[in-house]
Amino acid sequence: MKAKRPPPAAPKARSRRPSANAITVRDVARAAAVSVATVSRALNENPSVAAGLSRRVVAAAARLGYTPHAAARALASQRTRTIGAVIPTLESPNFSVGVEAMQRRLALAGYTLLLASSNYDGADELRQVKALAARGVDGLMLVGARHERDLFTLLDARRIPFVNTWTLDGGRPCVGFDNRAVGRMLADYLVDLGHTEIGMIAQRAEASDRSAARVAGVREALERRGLPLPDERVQFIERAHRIEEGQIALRTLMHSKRRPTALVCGTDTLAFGAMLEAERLGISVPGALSIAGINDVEFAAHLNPPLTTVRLPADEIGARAADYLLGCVTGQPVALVAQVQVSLIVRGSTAPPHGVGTGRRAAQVA
Amino acid sequence: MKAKRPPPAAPKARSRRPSANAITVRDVARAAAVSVATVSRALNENPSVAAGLSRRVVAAAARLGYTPHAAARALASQRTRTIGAVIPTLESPNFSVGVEAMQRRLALAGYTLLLASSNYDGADELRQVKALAARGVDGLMLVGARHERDLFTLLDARRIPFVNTWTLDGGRPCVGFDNRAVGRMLADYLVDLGHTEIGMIAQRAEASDRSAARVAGVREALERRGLPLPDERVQFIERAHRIEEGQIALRTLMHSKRRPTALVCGTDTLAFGAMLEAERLGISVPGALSIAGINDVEFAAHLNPPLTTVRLPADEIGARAADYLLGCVTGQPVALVAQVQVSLIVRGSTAPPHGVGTGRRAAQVA
DNA sequence: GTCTGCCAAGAAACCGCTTTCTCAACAATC
DNA sequence: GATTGTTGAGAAAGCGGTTTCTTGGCAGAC
Repeated sequence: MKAKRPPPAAPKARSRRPSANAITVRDVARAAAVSVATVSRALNENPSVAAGLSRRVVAAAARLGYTPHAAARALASQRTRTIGAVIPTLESPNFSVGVEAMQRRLALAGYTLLLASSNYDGADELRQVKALAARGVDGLMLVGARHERDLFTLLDARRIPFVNTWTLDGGRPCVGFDNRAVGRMLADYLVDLGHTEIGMIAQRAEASDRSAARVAGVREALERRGLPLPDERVQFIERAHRIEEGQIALRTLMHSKRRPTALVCGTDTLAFGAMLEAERLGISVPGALSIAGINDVEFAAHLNPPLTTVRLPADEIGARAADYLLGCVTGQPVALVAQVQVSLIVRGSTAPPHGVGTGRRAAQVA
Repeated sequence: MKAKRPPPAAPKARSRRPSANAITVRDVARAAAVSVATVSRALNENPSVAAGLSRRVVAAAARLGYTPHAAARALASQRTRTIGAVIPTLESPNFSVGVEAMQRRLALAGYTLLLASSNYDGADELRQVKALAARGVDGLMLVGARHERDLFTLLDARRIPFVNTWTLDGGRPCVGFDNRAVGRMLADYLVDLGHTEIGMIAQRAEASDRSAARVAGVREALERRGLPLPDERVQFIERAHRIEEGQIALRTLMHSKRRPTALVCGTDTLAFGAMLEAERLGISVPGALSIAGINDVEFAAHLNPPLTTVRLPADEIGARAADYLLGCVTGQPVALVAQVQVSLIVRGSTAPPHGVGTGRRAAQVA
């Protein structure tokens, strides 16, 4: 031991701060009688360390209960082993399930998830992304394809890989599905049943590009068949996907001059609200009004009548988003676009309009 | 361009790694014509910096678009400005809502949330906590009061403040409510209605100490009134709170010799399943069987009949857990125990047993 | 007028780990 | 046997901040 600070200095106790647990690479190095460089290499499985030595180091580390200091590691290696995610809200089962799956996958790979929510607000989203970028996340998951211009600038400048989810648009890395196609799928299905008067309850376009695409898809499919989707037939909700919003929207829709005979709802929750309100208004579903949702949440199959909907595999989206980002980070080749399968789940809440075809009752539960 | 590797040493290009964006304190210091120490102090609002100078530094930092490097900061200051949370699963709206509220609160304070889930497994939980501790979280939120012994050891050793949530037990910092009291509240309510044969559907005790406490609470209230809660009257589900689990449990319960006339379910989702199955079996609710849930999720009020339940303010729990931990971190005085209000929400799914009292119909929706 | 005290700002140590650079040891080649 | 090539391991230089220690400058006291 030599004097550390010649100027005036006495031997000095240790370090300036107590520093909770003090087992560092240096301790491990001493215990294994090697240099810190070797400890680092051994613990990171650098092949240039002889097998025997490596084992000795690992053993010493285990014996001391050594845990590498993440911040120090991040600083030295310029990698945080951390992935960020910014979602609109955890209150939608859609996203919470996706995040859950993502976190699981990340944990398996030794990565940690930093989570933030934007509340469907672009400026908020940008703010959260900035915060996560400052934290040095190695990758980032976003929802949707439309984001503030500055967001992309930032991510590009910092070379932070990211992936858009729940969408296939935007010409950027993404894992999801074609929201327009979901809209078309439902519209086509309803038109095929014989409906010509179709309405929608959806989230505003400003808040969700996915919702906008679904509306566009419905409109496209209808127009292709020579059917219009007049603006008054599309009810927009404010922000949250609540049952009550569905109720309000349905009321408005059914009070309009030209009532729809079929309704596409942006989420199952809204569809539930619509069904409740229809019942309250004495409108039979699917007799007088067919209602379809999107998401296939757990309760959808158990409503009365069971809800026709589109199944979106949120867990798969989360898991594959994790895979994509982990691939980027570890330099493995990854597909820029991952499409997940959506499927129309036909249940009892939809049927041909009045008198058309057989007046069939509630379909079987999936 | 200069030679890249001059063994002895030439002025050296810059740094060894490209390092994405390279604006550091040093750059700011140069721009403001002060030392890095001053920059650090100014940016951290250290009062020992003259106001004018401080303003100059802040301006320079803004002009350069400087963002402090979180890892470097963490390493130097031994604080990550990061809070961890380990919850059983994000798939329960209960927890996802709580986490959402927590994250919001943390973001406001400039903190970031590290999220992990344990899947109701103690060993998994410990693993996740270790990972978060290694990441240097400044504080940690846990769910429930029962955790692996090593978990507490670890947290104590590293001096990481933590808070148990959704509980009041354990003699440790917590924000939540008395789960036993919730059980008692429901049991008392049902007994007061005239029920004597009460059953339960709940999560296994190993998976959830909250559930165990609620069962204990029901048992306690019953025994106090001289009513037993025989083991066969308590149906345990496997892990997940799914509708289907509620259905299965109800079937078993109603096939037993002594059918209950009232049922307490661990969550509204289970209650929903129980109601569905009751309907399928031709058991009228609440006519032949009263059913109550816990949580008061959104759909509870809209079931048929509307579900009697106990409202648990998940968002408040999340927000107050954040407050507690932020308080710890910033050295503010904080209450070790924060109790949130739960309330019995009486709706139509419960009524006096057969013939007792008035056969009153569905109560008003809250 | 010189000495002492105080304060703001700077120099430099240090946080704990990764990684470059360097070198000693040993094997292979001539 | 001397020379060259490998290679495994160590010394040390950072990574980008924070914080201690130190000092220059200036006001008040003697």
